[in-house]
Amino acid sequence: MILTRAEELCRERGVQFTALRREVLEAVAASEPPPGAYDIAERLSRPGRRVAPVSVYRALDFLMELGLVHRIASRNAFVPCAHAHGIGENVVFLICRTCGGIDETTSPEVESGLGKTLKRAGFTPAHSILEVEGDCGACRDKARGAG
Amino acid sequence: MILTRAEELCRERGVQFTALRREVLEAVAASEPPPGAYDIAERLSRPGRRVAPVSVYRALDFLMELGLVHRIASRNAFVPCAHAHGIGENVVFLICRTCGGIDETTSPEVESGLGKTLKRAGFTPAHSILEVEGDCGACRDKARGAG
DNA sequence: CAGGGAGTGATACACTGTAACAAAGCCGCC
DNA sequence: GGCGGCTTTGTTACAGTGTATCACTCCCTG
Repeated sequence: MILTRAEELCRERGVQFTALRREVLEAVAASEPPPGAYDIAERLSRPGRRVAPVSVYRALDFLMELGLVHRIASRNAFVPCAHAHGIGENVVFLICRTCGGIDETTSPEVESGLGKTLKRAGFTPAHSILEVEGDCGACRDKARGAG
Repeated sequence: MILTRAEELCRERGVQFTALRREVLEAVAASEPPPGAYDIAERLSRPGRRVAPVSVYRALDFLMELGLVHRIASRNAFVPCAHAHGIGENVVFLICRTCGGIDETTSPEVESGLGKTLKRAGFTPAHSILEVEGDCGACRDKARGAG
């Protein structure tokens, strides 16, 4: 469970896992398809309690710093990190253009291939994003059934 | 020269390479670091002639359709396509966090590695973006000289 | 209790991108 | 040449995304 992981991480580092941060993380984990910051703000707001987008952004920055949440650059959306991998590790995002779902995977092949390419180019990487848009297996099967 | 390529491409396809589209392409090619849409609009505007951002976006969409310009998702910036490659072909963008320059390269290794990974995940790709942030050779050398 | 740092609230604003409709230019055709 | 239809551009307005700034609260420490 990602909440447990979050608690542990914060304890290790001596930083606070506040109520707001928890709620934002829960919202990211519970929303389908992956929400934008404003979606999260709306979800957490109720009559009598308004959560401003700026607060959500701060919580998201915090959670991204810890590697608990990723930002999808091509969608301006946020996804919970599906793995317990280290920060900065390379992941591949699979974005289904039909259902809007975003899956996360890793790829040693890509990692090593990219390493070679960067070396060849004389480029020292700090971090990278790899986002693939297409059709997930489930949606493809559905389409085949219908067509 | 990218302008020549643009003219040929447009002639082949029977679409218009208008003055505005040419100017936008020139602005993208001439701006360093890669400009945003609003930068381009400002650059093309003069007293007596205002180019609205929406016009720039339309021209950029056109140019991207032809594969003459790429969009850098992590920067909201646009770069001229450095290669004469086909549309949809995978490229790697190398974004220098020091000078802001963006280089473009291709990587057969990444391509084949990614193919395997997607197959394993049961995902059918339509297109993908791969952007690496780090330090380019030139900036690294400069830093070494200074440090 | 005083002082300080982290976190949050609130407002305002900058930046990015799109919708909708009007005006202008281009092209084929009669 | 003039008409009709299409593409392109202009214009305005607006939706969506993200940041700066300052005030306030809370909690911890001394």
